[in-house]
Amino acid sequence: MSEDSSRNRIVPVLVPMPAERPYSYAVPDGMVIGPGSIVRVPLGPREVAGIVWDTPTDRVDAKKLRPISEVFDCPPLAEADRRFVDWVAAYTLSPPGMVARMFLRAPAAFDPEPPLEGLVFAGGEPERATAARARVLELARDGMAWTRSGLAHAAGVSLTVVDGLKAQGLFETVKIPPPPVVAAPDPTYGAADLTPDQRDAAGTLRDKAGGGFSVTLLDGVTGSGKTEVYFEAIAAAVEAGRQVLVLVPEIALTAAFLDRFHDRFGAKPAEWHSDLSPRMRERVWRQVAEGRVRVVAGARSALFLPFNDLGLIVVDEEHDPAYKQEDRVYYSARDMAVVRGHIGGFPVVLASATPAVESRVNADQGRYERVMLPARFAEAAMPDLRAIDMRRSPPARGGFLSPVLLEQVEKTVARGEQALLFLNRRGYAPLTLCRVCGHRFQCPSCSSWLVEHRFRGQLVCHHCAHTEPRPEACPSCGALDHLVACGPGVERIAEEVVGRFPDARTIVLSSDMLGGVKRLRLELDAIAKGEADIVIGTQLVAKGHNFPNMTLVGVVDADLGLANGDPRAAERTFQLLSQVTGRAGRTGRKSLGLIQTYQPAHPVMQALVSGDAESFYEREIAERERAGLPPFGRLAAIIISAATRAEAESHGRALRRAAPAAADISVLGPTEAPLALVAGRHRFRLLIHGERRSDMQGFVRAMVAAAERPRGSVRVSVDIDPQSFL
DNA sequence: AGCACGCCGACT
DNA sequence: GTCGGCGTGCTC
Repeated sequence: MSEDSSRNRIVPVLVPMPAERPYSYAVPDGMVIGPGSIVRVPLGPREVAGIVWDTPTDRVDAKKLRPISEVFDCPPLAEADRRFVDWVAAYTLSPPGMVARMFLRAPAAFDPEPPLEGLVFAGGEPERATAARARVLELARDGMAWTRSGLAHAAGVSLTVVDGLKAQGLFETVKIPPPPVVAAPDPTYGAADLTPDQRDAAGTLRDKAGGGFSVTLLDGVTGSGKTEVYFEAIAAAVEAGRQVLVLVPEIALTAAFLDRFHDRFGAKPAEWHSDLSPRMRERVWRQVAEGRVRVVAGARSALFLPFNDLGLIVVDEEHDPAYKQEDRVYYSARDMAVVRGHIGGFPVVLASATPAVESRVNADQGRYERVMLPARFAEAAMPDLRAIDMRRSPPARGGFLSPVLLEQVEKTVARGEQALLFLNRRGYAPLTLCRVCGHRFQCPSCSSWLVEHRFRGQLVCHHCAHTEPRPEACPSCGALDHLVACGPGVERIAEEVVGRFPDARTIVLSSDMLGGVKRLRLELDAIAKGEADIVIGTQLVAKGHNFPNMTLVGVVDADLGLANGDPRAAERTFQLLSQVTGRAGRTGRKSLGLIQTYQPAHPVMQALVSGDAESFYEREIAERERAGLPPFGRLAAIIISAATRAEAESHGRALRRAAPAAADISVLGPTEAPLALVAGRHRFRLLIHGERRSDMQGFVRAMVAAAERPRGSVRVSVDIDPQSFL
């Protein structure tokens, strides 16, 4: 701020829209700002929040210059966060303004939290002494400041009692600083009793936590105590006075994690995810920026919270596909966490029982350190895993569960233990057709079948918002009562289970459950307490829950994820099935995992059953290397969507023609996307395949720049390092 | 990403 | 004759 403040200064400001560069604004006389300041600026007909930047901007003519309206009373965005925005924008080929926008997701938090009104007893007696009034005054006589509601609650009276006393002038009002969203974590609170293996691993992580940038892959089977181990790294960072971010996939369902954190640190971490109330959202954002919140547990978007002294990121279940964002800015939160650590000069811990192949290779090649936790601790034993060959033990007609699995469910329930049946498919049936004319129910705006949800009596598209009631008659031929459900979803498995075990307490869990996240958390709690015998669930039951009494896990259709042409299909299936079968036997009881498959010889099934993950990884890594796929080569995707198929295809061709010549990079497509039509938009994809050191960004940027600019309804998005091929 | 301006169908 | 559809173009 050494510039002459008497002259009009011009500063670059990143505004939350897809501009390639910051815009220039005039700084009014006397306004104190610097790089990172969060400001309100005029933008066209409205005002938006932007961030004062520090990279040069295009020269603009003075006529266009408009003044900054206001500097928010808010800590500026740290230098490291600004470099992070620039880096993510350059890497993902997104406009920097759109990345900055991710840091500005809590507009109300840019102004300080207003202090609360506190009541302090000012002396005197109430006009009429009632029992309720006496209780309030007894508490208030401590001389401390109470909030209205806090005092009423503590005294067990209604707010009107407090208000009445206040109206009589018995209280002075004072300002109370806004309370913290969470208490401070205490690193010494519940220090865990670690096994020698865990102690070694924790020691390594603690050492890292004291140093600069490093990446450690913490690799240990479910139940080996990874969480307890990385808690020690968190403790070290907290002791050192740094802030910590723990990324978890789908935090809305990880109440169990928060409880474990509380057991270790005597306080919960602040939560950050899309399900937070707006009020909580702004309080967390603000308190993270002010450094009052020390530890955040959050979904991928927490990576864009304005930490003022971030010193450690832990990415739990680092292999989880939920870390990949696939709209607007396409990014992998796991990879960007590593980048954030590199820029901030602090350690990053990636934890998983089934690491991503990329992470394994990075560890093998020495870019990441690998810390192994070989065994489940003390009393917890690995479940005995077996494949059920569905060709030899087929289900009864109309059913989906093999007699072998049903027998084990029966035994488990008879022993008073719990069984989990896993099927990664919501609803009752994925396809409904008419037995008379063959009509299939399809989404009017997507190229996908409608999924029957029998509990709701609806046909639902799983790719857009479309739903329709399930009719009695075929809309095509009018035949009554000849609609037939094809294939199973969790609801249909539940029907089979209830028919077979009418006395068992059966519960179905899936993400579309009525009552939302809150209800789900309650149900999961209830299951953990033993209030269900048989649980039927989609992948959300695989994530981060401890069901102490669960001794049987049955995978209804282990082949489900293997069918599509995705190069990661085998890896994904292995990870998901490892995770879900790992739900069994977490407290040492003998437990069993049964995997229904029509391909028992498939490497995924073999790896699961034999427990030999190592050979599976070796195969997958060798296959990736042979095909030049990540991390041995690089991929980028360009997704072209438009209102008509012809427009999308034609622009795809135009992009392809615009590809520069490069010996090390090839372009495949355009091909119609596997899900060709989503929400009424037709989609084509180009796949760009390069070598490990290829300049993918430069290549794609050149393509997009050289092609005619998209017209009409055509939209182009770029996905660097695509994870999904749909 | 918003938001306004700008040209063609069903209503007071 | 007006209200309103969303195509296209701009925002320092």
